[in-house]
Amino acid sequence: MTHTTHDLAAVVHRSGHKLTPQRQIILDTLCEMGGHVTVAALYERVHGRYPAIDRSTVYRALDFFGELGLVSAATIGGAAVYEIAGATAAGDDAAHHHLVCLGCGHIDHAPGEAFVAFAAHLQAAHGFAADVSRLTIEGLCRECNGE
Amino acid sequence: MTHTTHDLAAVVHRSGHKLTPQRQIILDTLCEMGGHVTVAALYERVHGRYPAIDRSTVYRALDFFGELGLVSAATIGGAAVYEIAGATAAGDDAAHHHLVCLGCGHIDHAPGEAFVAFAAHLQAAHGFAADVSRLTIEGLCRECNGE
DNA sequence: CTGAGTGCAAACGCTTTGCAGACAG
DNA sequence: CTGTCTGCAAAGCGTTTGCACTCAG
Repeated sequence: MTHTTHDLAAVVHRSGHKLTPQRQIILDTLCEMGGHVTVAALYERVHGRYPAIDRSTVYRALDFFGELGLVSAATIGGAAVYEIAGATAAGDDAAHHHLVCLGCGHIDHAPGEAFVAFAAHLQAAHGFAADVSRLTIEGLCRECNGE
Repeated sequence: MTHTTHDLAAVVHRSGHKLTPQRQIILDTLCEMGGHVTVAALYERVHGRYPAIDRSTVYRALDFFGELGLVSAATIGGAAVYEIAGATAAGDDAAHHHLVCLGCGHIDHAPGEAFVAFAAHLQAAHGFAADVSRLTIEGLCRECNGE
């Protein structure tokens, strides 16, 4: 599990903020939906179960968790997408490359390797220190490319 | 020069559309501002000289030129950015990689090379056919990284 | 002439904000 | 208790759209 209700309270409190049921619900839902969720989708789900929770609360919560480093945001194709930070299998928040399929729309993560070499090349050729950790690449996934 | 008034008329007419002064002005302005212009910036400039030209006209013109392949759009950091297609020195519309500096905000182009190898790697490792031609990479440029 | 293109103004979707009340600590 | 957080409603932002009029062809 990415978070237990336990650590969560600790982390939130340590930051001098409060842990409200809304925040728990929002984080839990995001967690259970699996990475790469639209605000719209997340809100729909949250609001479906707890109609009292407002859209603005979702935005504020995502923002809040973002600052705590529990949730990371990405802009893909003009749409804001959120995911639990460290959803990349390994616990380290190192690699975070998004492979966005233009065909089916699915988003995958890719491990570092090639990216590092790639970044090194850019560094050498352009003196450009690429922030490879938040790279989004569009293309076609194996399935969509195959047929 | 990327376009002469002459070809422009030809290209536009060939597509079965009309070449209006507004469109010329908008394209010229975009051209003269150099790549990577915000709609806001472009409109401001255009409207500064020709107050009668409306925002919606700018949007429509950009869209129109986009379909003609004369202008290309990119979404960088949530902001829509436009540029004259083929602004990459060479006339071919091949390489179109954006190196966005998180420090100074400037956007550079980078030639293909490394990207191709990189794409091949992704293909092999993930079966993911990366559309490397529209890749945007964030990082720090030589200047911002240096100091 | 005629339809593509324009300006205007209004609608749009997504996100943010101001405020009074609610509740975690 | 106190200050953070919530819900509500309204505003904001960049973009799109419907309309009657205009003008390039």
